[in-house]
Amino acid sequence: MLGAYLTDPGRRGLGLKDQVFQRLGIVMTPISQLIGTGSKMISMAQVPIRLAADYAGADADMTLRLVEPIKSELRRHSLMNLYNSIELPLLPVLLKMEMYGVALDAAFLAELERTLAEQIRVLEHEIYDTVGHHFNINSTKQLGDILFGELKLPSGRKTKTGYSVSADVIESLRGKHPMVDYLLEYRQLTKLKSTYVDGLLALMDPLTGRVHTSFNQTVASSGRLSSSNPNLQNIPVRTEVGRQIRRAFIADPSFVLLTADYSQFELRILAHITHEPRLVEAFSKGEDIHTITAASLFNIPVAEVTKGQRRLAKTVVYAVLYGQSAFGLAQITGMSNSEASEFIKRYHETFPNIKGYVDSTLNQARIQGYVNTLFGRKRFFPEMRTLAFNERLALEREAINMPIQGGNADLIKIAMIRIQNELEKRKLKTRMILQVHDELVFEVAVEELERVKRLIKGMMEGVARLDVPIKVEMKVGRNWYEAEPME
DNA sequence: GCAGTCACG
DNA sequence: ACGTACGTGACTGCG
Repeated sequence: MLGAYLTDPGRRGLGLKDQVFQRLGIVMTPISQLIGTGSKMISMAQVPIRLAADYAGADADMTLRLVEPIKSELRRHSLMNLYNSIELPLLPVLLKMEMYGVALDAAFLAELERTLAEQIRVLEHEIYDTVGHHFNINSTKQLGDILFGELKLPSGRKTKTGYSVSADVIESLRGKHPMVDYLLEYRQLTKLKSTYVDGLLALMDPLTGRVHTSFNQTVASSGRLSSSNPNLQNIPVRTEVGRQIRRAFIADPSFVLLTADYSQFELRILAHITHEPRLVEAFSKGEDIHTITAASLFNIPVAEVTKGQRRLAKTVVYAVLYGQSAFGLAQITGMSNSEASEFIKRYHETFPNIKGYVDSTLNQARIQGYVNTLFGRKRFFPEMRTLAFNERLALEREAINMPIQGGNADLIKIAMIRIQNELEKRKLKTRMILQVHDELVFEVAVEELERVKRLIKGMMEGVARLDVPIKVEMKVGRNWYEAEPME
């Protein structure tokens, strides 16, 4: 955990642990190799006690040897404060969240499993019928050959290995062949069944009926958490059928689920960092930021903004925030390239300070070799000048995004530490069980509900004093579907 | 073990 | 001239 903030985990070069190991000449043998099981996964309980003891001893020894070298690296990069005031205190908070876990409605999932299996079976047959023979629908190769070879449908993008058969390509074939609709539905339902229904049931503790995710603290380069086994940060929400999965996440008897969402957090952080007057003004007055943006982009009064225009404005805002090109914006919105670049231009005219932020962040990355968040979290960048054009652009987008996404991560982590402290200090039964980047989920004892809502809202909104107010929206329900906030 | 696909913020 | 939005994790097929 100690060293993850110095490198770029998962992306470039060795992690700090491996750098230190290399310097100290240490090579650790994986336990599977010690006992000769090869790549076959076995439980630790099956490892002979003598070997397990040696391995555990070596593990502890190596960890201890890493402490000083890594701390000195943290000091060298002025990261001890981040470590001491955020990451280290967060560790026990995450541990408790993992141990509490989330209760699942196993009967609901089992019933959903049966329904989906039947629907999938029907769709499979429809697909085989329209094509005229069986094939493996899950094989991108077979599917591509059938769609674009056999059926002669117009192919779109190519991938390294052949035709692209991703949803947006298939979507463009709607109406051209009867299998298209079946295929898209088949894709959606098999995804739900395998990843969410079967996946969650397989990871549920049969005795307690709960699942216990791992919150990974040292994976994301931006400082975000990630969640695995199962990933509880990507439970479906965008489509109604997917959203049903959330009904499976329930509260214990005499408890309810409470979700608390930071509203437009990244944009508020952007407003704070850039001091952009129009953004700051809109947030301070409590106005709907996407409606304001839409009015300006379309040059119409706020009262005349339609839902579609608002949605488009939201897309443009995030496009600019993440450095998307006019081409990319055109692709996902369906507008023309020139319309897209006109929108981006108007956005910069409306919020002129944003451009300054982009330029100064890029300069920072170039000159000092890293960019940072408000709380000093850093992301390092290699020498950009030597890179190929498109590689450099990719790094530039990462640099622009990091202070915002990372600032978001800093702030919610601080709120989590304070909330957990407060829950314990007040001996409340309520427990924090999930974090989904700008949302916290709590399992709240019914009798504590009003008190806990006040407490959590206050602590989340008061996590820092920014140039703009911080707003949290809450919702309560018996399950995560009922408690899922709007937007 | 990689590639493609798709679920989320 | 180039490829085209940031950050993740899980599942399936295939060499």
